[in-house]
Amino acid sequence: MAARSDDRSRPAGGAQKLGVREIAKRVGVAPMTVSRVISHPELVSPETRAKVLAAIEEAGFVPNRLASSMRRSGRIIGTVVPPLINSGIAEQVQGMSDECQQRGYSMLLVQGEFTPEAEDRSVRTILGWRPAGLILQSFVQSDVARQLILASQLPVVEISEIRGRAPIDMAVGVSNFETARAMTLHLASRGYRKIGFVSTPIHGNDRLQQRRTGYHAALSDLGFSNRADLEVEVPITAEGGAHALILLTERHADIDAIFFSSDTLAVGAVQECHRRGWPIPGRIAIAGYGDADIAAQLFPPLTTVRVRRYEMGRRAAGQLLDRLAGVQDLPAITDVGFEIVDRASA
Amino acid sequence: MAARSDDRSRPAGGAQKLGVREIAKRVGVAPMTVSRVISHPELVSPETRAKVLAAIEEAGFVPNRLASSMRRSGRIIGTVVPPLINSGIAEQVQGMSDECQQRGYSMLLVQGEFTPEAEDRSVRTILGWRPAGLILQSFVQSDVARQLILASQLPVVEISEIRGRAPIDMAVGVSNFETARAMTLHLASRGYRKIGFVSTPIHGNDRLQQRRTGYHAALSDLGFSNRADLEVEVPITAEGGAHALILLTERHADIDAIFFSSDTLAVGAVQECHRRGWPIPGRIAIAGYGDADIAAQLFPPLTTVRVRRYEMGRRAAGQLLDRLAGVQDLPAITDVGFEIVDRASA
DNA sequence: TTATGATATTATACTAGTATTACCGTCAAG
DNA sequence: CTTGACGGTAATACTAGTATAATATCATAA
Repeated sequence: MAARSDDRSRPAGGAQKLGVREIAKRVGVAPMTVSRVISHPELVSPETRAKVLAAIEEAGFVPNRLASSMRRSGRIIGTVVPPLINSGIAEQVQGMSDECQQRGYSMLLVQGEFTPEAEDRSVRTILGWRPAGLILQSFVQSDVARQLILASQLPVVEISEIRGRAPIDMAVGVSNFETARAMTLHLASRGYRKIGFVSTPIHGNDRLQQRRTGYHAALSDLGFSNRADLEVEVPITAEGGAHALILLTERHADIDAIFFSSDTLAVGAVQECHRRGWPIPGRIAIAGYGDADIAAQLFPPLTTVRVRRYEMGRRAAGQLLDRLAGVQDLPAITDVGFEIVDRASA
Repeated sequence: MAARSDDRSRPAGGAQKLGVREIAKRVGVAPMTVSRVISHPELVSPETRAKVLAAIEEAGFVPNRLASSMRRSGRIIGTVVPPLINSGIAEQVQGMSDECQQRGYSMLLVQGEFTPEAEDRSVRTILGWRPAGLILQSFVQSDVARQLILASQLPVVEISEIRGRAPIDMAVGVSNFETARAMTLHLASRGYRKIGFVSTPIHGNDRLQQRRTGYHAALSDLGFSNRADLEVEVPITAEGGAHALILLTERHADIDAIFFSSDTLAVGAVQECHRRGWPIPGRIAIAGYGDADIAAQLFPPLTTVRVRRYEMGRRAAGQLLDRLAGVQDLPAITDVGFEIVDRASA
């Protein structure tokens, strides 16, 4: 720690602070030449380039991206992610990260909340770094934030519900409405007649709203009644899922299927069934959402909705970077599609 | 999309690009005054401040953090995370993110791999942004990368194994060695005599190395033999866990317990037992690592090692920011501790 | 031998916010 | 009535890399 006491002090006399100018001086060229070696090496003669690179290497010089980002557009993609890097969001981030990495961009991660003020703050923070583009992982509800984003003129990809809403710029995702509707219809096609719906807190989360709406739509299609007491909101934990199962089965002795808005919840519910010795789907059918790694391995294997989240993240970043690279005619809305994965639990 | 055709074009005649200078002009003060309103509002008279803030608000001006970071130290914390935002790393990131957010810092997330070259690249990328500090979530093995970090003089917190290694600067974490040793001893205390060890790929991952070493140490302590055929490496998936269970029980009909280096694996193994109708721990005892959300809810409840990952992330960021705030005498090594969570599965 | 072009390199100015220094007006003490 | 202090604001210069235009160098062609 003693060695760090001078962290904030200026380097002493001889040691010039490292920069293109210093490297240039050492090699005996102009700073601009060093800069070119860094960002446009093909414009520099091989001999000069070699000398400069050697000096850079020797000095351990890492170019300052802040400075370079001031003249040319910086190579950062800003992203706002919901709280709880949970429930598959992490996979999306992973996808984005991989794509960005590969194409020479960095990712600035700002965590958002589902409240307008927090959204506002997140967006401001991100814009402050003058990113080349934005990826938003949740619907922007705050008008101020929306306005700021529009005014920034930046390319934006939203990973969110793609149904019935004009994207700020581009959107990548699935129709949560359709996924939920499809799953509900699927359950009905299996003969289940009283289907519950369990989700994590819906307020402010447009994807969940759409899923619930899809569930409702399916019930209507089927001529089933929409009963609010067939729906429960719980925290996004296995315990939440177990709790919801208990609640719904106590309310309705004859409930025969439950559709959970997340595999995490469904897995929790399945464990509760095991505890009670209830056969699945004999006593009750369980369906999840997301096709998490565990879903296929679960006992019994979990019927769920597969949305390829990694792919979504990757596509989102890819499309953004394509736009930045000048690719024309990119689709405003990209539907990555989904699948009902029919397994033994329902 | 048409509205965006001018993304890269310069704003037309009248529209000056927004900056402190433009705001200053509109209000009729010097640019410096605007800057002060942004970063040191207390130094500006209330009337001037109000006028400037109004103008900023009205114009939708978001100060450029790149520019401000050039003179004063930028408020970014750089972090390198392992691939697979999986297995609890996400929780750590969440913790870091929360702490940074709260204290006015942004987080730059760079994904690293467990190879020296990739490490090198990640570290360079991060340092390029001239962060105020670094949080490393995996052991830095590349000498070059290490050298760069040291030369940068930045405060660094490593979230990693805290045993038997001098941290680059500070370290927060647990002794993976002790955790694994403790769990192995715990299993032995329950009467299990042939204890397998299953982990995700160990190569290049110091935490896993330490866990394995801890497992070995415990076996030696107990007078059990260290047999390589009691160990398996599998991918970090539930399927991997199931696969490992099959493999080990085929190799050793008399194996009576398996310690998995991750709850994900353990959960997969438990499902495989269900499929085979094997009672847990009657036929075989299962122990995990991490105390993931699902662990307590699993049927049967999973015996595991609790390491509070969110807390680790939070503490790591907190300590880094403390250092940046000038707090003296911060501990070089912070052990966040662990617990053996004794549940029914073993 | 000179003109032409291509290529390589340098000089200058620019990005946008801010530390620093200098300055001005106001008020209280001498 | 002057001096000093102080709160507030302005002017200047600085951060570090890079776009751009200008210049230098050399090879080839007329």
